[in-house]
Amino acid sequence: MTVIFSKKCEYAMQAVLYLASQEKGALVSAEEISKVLKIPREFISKILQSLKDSGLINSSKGKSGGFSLAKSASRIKLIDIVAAIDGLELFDNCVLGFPECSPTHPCPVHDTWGTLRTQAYDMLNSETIDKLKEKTLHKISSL
Amino acid sequence: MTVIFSKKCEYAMQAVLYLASQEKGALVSAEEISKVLKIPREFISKILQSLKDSGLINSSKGKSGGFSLAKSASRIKLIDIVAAIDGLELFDNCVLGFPECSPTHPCPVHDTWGTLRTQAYDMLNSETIDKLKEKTLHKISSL
DNA sequence: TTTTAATCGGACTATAAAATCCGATTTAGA
DNA sequence: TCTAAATCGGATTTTATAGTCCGATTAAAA
Repeated sequence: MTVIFSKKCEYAMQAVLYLASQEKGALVSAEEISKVLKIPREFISKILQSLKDSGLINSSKGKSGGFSLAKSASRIKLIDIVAAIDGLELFDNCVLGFPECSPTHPCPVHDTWGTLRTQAYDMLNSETIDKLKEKTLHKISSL
Repeated sequence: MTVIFSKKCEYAMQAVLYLASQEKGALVSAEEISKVLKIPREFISKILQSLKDSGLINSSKGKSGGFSLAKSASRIKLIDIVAAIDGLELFDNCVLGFPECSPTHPCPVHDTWGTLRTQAYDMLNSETIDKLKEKTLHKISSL
């Protein structure tokens, strides 16, 4: 099997996109996110907690509590979520798994893969989640 | 953490590239591959066995036995190794982990990510390992 | 013919990721 | 003030990946 982002990270991106697609400032419970996105309740709960720890979202405790974005959706990028959950080693590590893959000791596909990796990074780094709101709502309605 | 290819697959690609960089038809032992590429002996041994099962390499048993490519290096592509070890789901699955991500039910980054994915696939599918021989030898000499 | 060095196969262990359990705490509202 | 519904925290379980152990078999060479 093969993975780009961990399940944790995938779910985190889904959840933050979902929060961004709600009324601004609305509080959404882990329970609701779990149901809508079909993510195990206790698992998404933990993920939301760690997103909160890294400052991307806020939480409020107690009855009618829940989660909301910590800042404007136009200031949150997908790469922020990846950085918070999986870290950015993906964009450093050699795709063939060679140690110390670098311009001075390049692996056989260093240059060609490097281009792709940069494009992927740029995509995640330019896409702010407010721009994805409509598409998110559309996708969610089909789940 | 984040992974593109499994360790098994990374090691498999390294090993096949190593075989391709040897004298044509030369038998290389698991022991040698383990030492040169710094891969745990028993682990690479298992990987070589499964590469053999999928027909990418040959083996010969007994003293002075070992492994060699099953066909010309100009007819082996990196994607063949990925397909044999990790499978190609990577190129189907949604990067955000949404179920049934497709043109009719696209995830919020379906199109933009799709382009990148296609490029990655094309790269692995066009790169035959004979073209990587020189670069492989160079990289290995630095390990 | 015996030794040696290799693949082969199957069971096993270790570690990390994914998912769950449950009790404590908080807070709005009945 | 009490209860219901939520976050929070920590321990636990499950599952997959990574890696190991070891004995059987094969075949070249001493």
